[in-house]
Amino acid sequence: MGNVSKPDLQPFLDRLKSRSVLTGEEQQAILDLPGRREIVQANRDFIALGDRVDHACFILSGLVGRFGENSDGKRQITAIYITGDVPDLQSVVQPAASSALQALSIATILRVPHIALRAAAARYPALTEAFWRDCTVDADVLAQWVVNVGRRDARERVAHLLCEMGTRLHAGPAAGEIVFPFAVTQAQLADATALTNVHVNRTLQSLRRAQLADVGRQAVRIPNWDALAAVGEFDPAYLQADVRPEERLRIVETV
Amino acid sequence: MGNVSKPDLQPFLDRLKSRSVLTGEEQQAILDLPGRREIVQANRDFIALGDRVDHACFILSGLVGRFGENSDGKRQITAIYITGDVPDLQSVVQPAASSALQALSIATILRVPHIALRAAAARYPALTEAFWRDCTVDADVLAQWVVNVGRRDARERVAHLLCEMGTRLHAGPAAGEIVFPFAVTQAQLADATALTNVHVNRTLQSLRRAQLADVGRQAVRIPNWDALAAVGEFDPAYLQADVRPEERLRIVETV
DNA sequence: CGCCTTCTTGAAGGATCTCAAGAAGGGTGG
DNA sequence: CCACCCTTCTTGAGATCCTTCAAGAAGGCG
Repeated sequence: MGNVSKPDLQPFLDRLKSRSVLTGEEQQAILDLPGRREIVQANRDFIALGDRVDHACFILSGLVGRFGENSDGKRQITAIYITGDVPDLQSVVQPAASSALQALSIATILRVPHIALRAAAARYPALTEAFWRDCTVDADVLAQWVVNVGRRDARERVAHLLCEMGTRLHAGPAAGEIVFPFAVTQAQLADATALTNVHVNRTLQSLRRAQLADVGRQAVRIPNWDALAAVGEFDPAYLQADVRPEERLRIVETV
Repeated sequence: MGNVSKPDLQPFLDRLKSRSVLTGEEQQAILDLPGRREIVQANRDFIALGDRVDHACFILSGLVGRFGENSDGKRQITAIYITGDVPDLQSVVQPAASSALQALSIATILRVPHIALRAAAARYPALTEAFWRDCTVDADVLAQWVVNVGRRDARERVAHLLCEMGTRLHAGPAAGEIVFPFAVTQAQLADATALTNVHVNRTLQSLRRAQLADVGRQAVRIPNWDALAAVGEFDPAYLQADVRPEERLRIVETV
């Protein structure tokens, strides 16, 4: 424990600050969180379904998927997490893992003990609030995924997912030509969109031919953002990615 | 404001207490929350997408759906809420409504000002914690819905939904023959399972013929719970409906 | 260079949708 | 209490999107 260099937690702090107002002291409390760093190979679970955990996993690099599964063994990715995300922040108040977490590509995580998170949250109520707020964004994304998987066809689904990841990785709304790193296999895209890998392959070809998106092995190129967003019916509002400074919230001490 | 009789908030308090430990004072703070009661007719929105709200809606009776929509106008229900639920509790920390809320059957709601909720949460950190914890259960349910809609066929999907609602309305795991009130139309079931009303109809007939579930206009009868749960691959763990007393959490002052 | 993963392509099958129309049910006013 | 209307349920037939199965090509890594 404790073998952390401070910059590790900066992306997470930035994420918090994009939606919540935090004092210098509170920010420092985040940066001072202890943790154990760990490298996870692609396709390896680092949290199993039902685990009773005593720490939360901060993603320092790489991509992580939250997995559900039906009894046929068909896997479903219910969320994709990137650098700065904490896929199981909710475990602070609910330690029984409700889904498995798996690295989609090689990833670095930081396991931060609940006890440290709780101490920080107890000392600074604004942190509790900020943690809770971040969890609600996660829930909003999940609700969007239900719509995506439930009410859109293959082309729209893939387009929507690409737009979501593009926006999140790009940190803010986009326009024109966009290129962003996104190292997932077509099989993983299939798990995320509830399609088969075969159909994802055909869908990606169709998007490529239509000059809408070129999904490579390591990165995605989107020649015309607006066109792809139109196909995917993508409206970035639910991501709360770019809350204007004057709209960032702080409830504690404003009552 | 304030025209509330206390018993209104008891179901919500019971829900909180099933997962969190609260002192007498904290419980009283919940029961003392002010609010404006309102009756909502079936199929009426009472929160619109994007609304900036200054209150949260407590469900006193009836069924409420959280709706998403694609641009074809195809609606998708992303969550169903029952008595004692607060579909937009997260609005306390994130006031921009991320989904529309609509009554599925005639419902009574209580609009409780954020300012009162924030005051209670600021005074009693254990309440913040309990609110946050309740929101995480919502997120777990959403993740299950992604799996349901994405990786199960029509029969399994409907079976899973019926089991979920049966468990929640019945307050705890079930066995043997179960009957519970559940006043939804087949079109609403279709919106929740991402099927068409026509196919829901055929699926319900098939479940009825197989003696698995009899879905009526006002209630559902499940002759053999275990059989239906097997079809729907239903595992109630994610609902956190029956956390054993010794596992209920209280973080504040335990650090 | 060789192996293993990932991508690609084809053909056939199936679950679900769409469209259309009629039957049943529940509520309301005369 | 009946007649009427509107919603909901039911049924049929054809269309379609996506899956399944299978096999070969391409790509990355030791």
